[in-house]
Amino acid sequence: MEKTVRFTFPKKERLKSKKLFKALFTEGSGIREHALKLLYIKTAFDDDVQFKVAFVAPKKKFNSAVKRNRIKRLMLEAYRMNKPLVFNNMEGNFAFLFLYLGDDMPNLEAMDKGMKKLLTAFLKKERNEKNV
RNA sequence: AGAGCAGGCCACCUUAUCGCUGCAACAUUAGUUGGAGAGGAAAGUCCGGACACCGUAGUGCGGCAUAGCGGGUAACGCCCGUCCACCGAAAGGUGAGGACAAGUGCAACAGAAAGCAAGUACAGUUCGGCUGUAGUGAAAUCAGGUAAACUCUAUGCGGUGAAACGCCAUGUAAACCAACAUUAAAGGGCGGCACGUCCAAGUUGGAGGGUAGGCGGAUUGAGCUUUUGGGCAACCAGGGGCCUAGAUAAAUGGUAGGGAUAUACAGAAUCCGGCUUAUGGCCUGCUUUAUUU
Repeated sequence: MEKTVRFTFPKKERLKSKKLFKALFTEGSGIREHALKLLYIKTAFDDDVQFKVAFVAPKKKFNSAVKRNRIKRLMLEAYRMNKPLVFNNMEGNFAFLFLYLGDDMPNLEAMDKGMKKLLTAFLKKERNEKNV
């Protein structure tokens, strides 16, 4: 029976390990969709979680902490609303890192659109690699 | 009403719903319910402390900071009161406001000359640039001004900084620690220098440092609020009441409706007291100008 995915984001699903962050930046695969970029890597977790996610807004572009917080929260919200897209269609464990590379402050609508495109692109890419 | 001065307050609210981080209760695996959840500057990291560790940090020199007087405070470079100086018509504001009767240095314009070299005019004269006057100037061989000039005086200051520090699990070596043994020099460490002081190899025992992880440190505190008394005030003393974020790649957000519309600067990271800077709005008091009565 397929377990129902709710629009939640508990602490467990947050990426915390410094090692994984390092690995993501050095050897993670990347997909860019306009202002959003996804870095991901296949891995395994000790606790029973399928994905671990982190959100990053670069300090170089947004030096105000309030703005960085805002961007991260918007990304989280967009990811949370689109979770079923990956949870219901994907096998395996992944670590995700979402980067915001735009120059302007985004709004939720744009973020949601970008997130949908990005996740769809990710699914496509992974399936192709599996089939090859 | 205009212009200005001083001080205080607030920081969109609310309902529903989807989420996030602690806490409490119930379940004691999953979870459910309840309640709490950024600031006046959380910022800059500029001062002062608490706390922690560092070879107990001693002495001298050096260095840095402060500077009327009195008070407040855990402490301060902060605050309050007051004198003086300056600015302003006033309300009010500003303040590197100790000392030039120790030494050294500096000084625009004017002037012969503002300290080592020169000497104007007139008069006196013991013929010595010796005396007086004039003239320039704030000041003239007699001192004065200047210490956001060196300097002197008084007072204070050990260093590092929560990535500190303590503990747990993992755990490899000659590097860590303790005890014993033991010593001469070189060398090295300890805040800049000097004095001073500490350190090596061996044996035995314990297990350190580094790396990644977890827990503590960590939120009850020089706390908030109310009241009485003291004080011009800063503030102090007593009584009552309250518990008010605690994350760790780092919680406090999204959507919809309503309040007519719009929502400044900005995000806790060990904790306090200040200062400075950024910034939307409201209120109070005072000064002054003009008009009306």
